[in-house]
Amino acid sequence: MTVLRDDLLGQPSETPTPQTYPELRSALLARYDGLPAQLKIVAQFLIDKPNDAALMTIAALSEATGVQPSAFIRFSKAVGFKGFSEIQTILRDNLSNRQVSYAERVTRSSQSASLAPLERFTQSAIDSLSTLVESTPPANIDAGVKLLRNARQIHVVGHRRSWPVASYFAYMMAGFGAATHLFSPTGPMAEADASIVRPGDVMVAVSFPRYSEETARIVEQTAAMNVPVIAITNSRVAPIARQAQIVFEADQDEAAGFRSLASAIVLAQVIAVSYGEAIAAEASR
Amino acid sequence: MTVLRDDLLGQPSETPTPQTYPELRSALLARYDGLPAQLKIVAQFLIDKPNDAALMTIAALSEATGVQPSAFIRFSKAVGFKGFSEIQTILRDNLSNRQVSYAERVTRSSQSASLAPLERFTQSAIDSLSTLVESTPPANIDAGVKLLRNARQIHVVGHRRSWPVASYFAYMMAGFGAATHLFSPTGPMAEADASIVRPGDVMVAVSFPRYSEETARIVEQTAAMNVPVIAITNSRVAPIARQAQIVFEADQDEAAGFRSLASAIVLAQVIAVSYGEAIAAEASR
DNA sequence: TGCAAAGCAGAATATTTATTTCGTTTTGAC
DNA sequence: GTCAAAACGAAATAAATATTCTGCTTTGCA
Repeated sequence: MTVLRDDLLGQPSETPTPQTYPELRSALLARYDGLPAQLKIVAQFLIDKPNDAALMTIAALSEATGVQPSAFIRFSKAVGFKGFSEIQTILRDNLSNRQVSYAERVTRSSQSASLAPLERFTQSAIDSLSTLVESTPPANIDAGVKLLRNARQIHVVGHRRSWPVASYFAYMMAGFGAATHLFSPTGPMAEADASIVRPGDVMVAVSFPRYSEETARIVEQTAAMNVPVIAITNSRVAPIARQAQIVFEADQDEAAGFRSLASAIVLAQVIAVSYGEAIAAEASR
Repeated sequence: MTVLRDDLLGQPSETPTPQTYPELRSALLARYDGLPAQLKIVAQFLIDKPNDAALMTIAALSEATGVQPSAFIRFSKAVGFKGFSEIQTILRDNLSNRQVSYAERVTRSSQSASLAPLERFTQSAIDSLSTLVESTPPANIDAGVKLLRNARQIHVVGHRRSWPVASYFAYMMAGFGAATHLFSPTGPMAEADASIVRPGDVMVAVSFPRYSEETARIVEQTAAMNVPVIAITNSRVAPIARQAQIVFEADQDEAAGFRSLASAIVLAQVIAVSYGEAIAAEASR
């Protein structure tokens, strides 16, 4: 009986199997010289084009590299994995630049209810802040600032969970000398208030699930007057986003049923400070 | 024989089937309102998290959204595709030439002279959140929760920049059924209000530089009545920290003269949710 | 040059994943 | 309320993709 050669390649006592892309990359670089010819080609492709490899099937990779599919499996086992799919999981996690894949997080977060709230919410907030940077085009901020600078008056509305964001934004804008009006947080007065909006004004609306109907109504009324609306919300298809000229997304990674306002607060700050810097630059000219 | 209903949804005469992600996105936004409930959920996920959807299988998407796999196929045909795979191809093409990652963006723009406010404040917020985890002992949270649970009534005060934090905390506590009273944000009424504080109550005070004198005065008055004070502030030696039983530090990494409220907001959330979990655990016992 | 060990290609198989089918439930018009 | 059309969920099926298996080829050493 011959020894099962291939199985020997992944000695369990070796370096621990990489779990993240940086680990994988250095593991490949370290072992590259000792690999046989075909596997060198595989390693090189994974090092050079990890993002392409993340999205391709083994068949496609085989065609792109001229290496047979089975070689990819041999390669994976040689580096300590059970199969090529495990490598691809790492590549994909890296591509979506998250610590772990989305699917894993969904299942994991349901298990780790025991993790302390402090860690849970902090991590969740950090994740959503990272997303904020990626999903906010600078042009959007510029366009928002331009609208705000040309406004006769700036109205700000936000209820319930969105109230802290709205009031913070209004506070900062007022601090920069902008003519700012903040809608009262609650009560039947809100609707009547909308009558003070005039053409030439700008409306800044903050709304997160569960979306306040009052906010939606005020936005609808102002949009009907051709008053431009800047929306700070969690989704392009949120109620207020439809009527908005400019939509800022602050998606809120949900942790244990509670979403963090951190990204929304930071977003409000960024918009306000950008406004402040713009008028300061103008003043010094 | 009944008509094959589903097949009718993708009329060939309609708008041409999208080929690129921007086209797909606007097509989805345009058709969103007319879609049935489950398909709306699918559309929203594709609009909000296209990069996640690009890497997930239909089964994973199904779990993440709570929508059955077959609905994804129905959706794809309704929008004019042959199957979901075609949509995913578009998403993947888009992902492979997407903008640079967050980390690259920060490092790159920190080299250039003018670091955009978005990157500045986000990085600053992330830093202070990391600090928050390290500097907040779990025992502190437990002690705070215990005080809150024994309170006859919970008063919350915070002015100016601290107002969003105070109002958010009060909002969440009220949501958990706590008897909560939030001091009005401004005006000469504030001082008079302090008279409604009674022994057996708890005061939660939020104060950051420049420290509001009104907040300090209210805290002083309530502390004199032997009403315990929980302080959310930036330093152990902040004015309100001296009289507080429990001090939570949310140190605010300063970026260009503007401090982020992110860590304070998350801290408020953590305290409130810990309270909520505590009373939920008690109720189920 | 001979021989064993390792590497390899291609086909067969197993597994995962997408799609279809069909009975049930919901929705909306009358 | 009643009925028909549409939407939905669950399971069955089809398609794709990954992995294993086999025999052949190359490599390296004596």
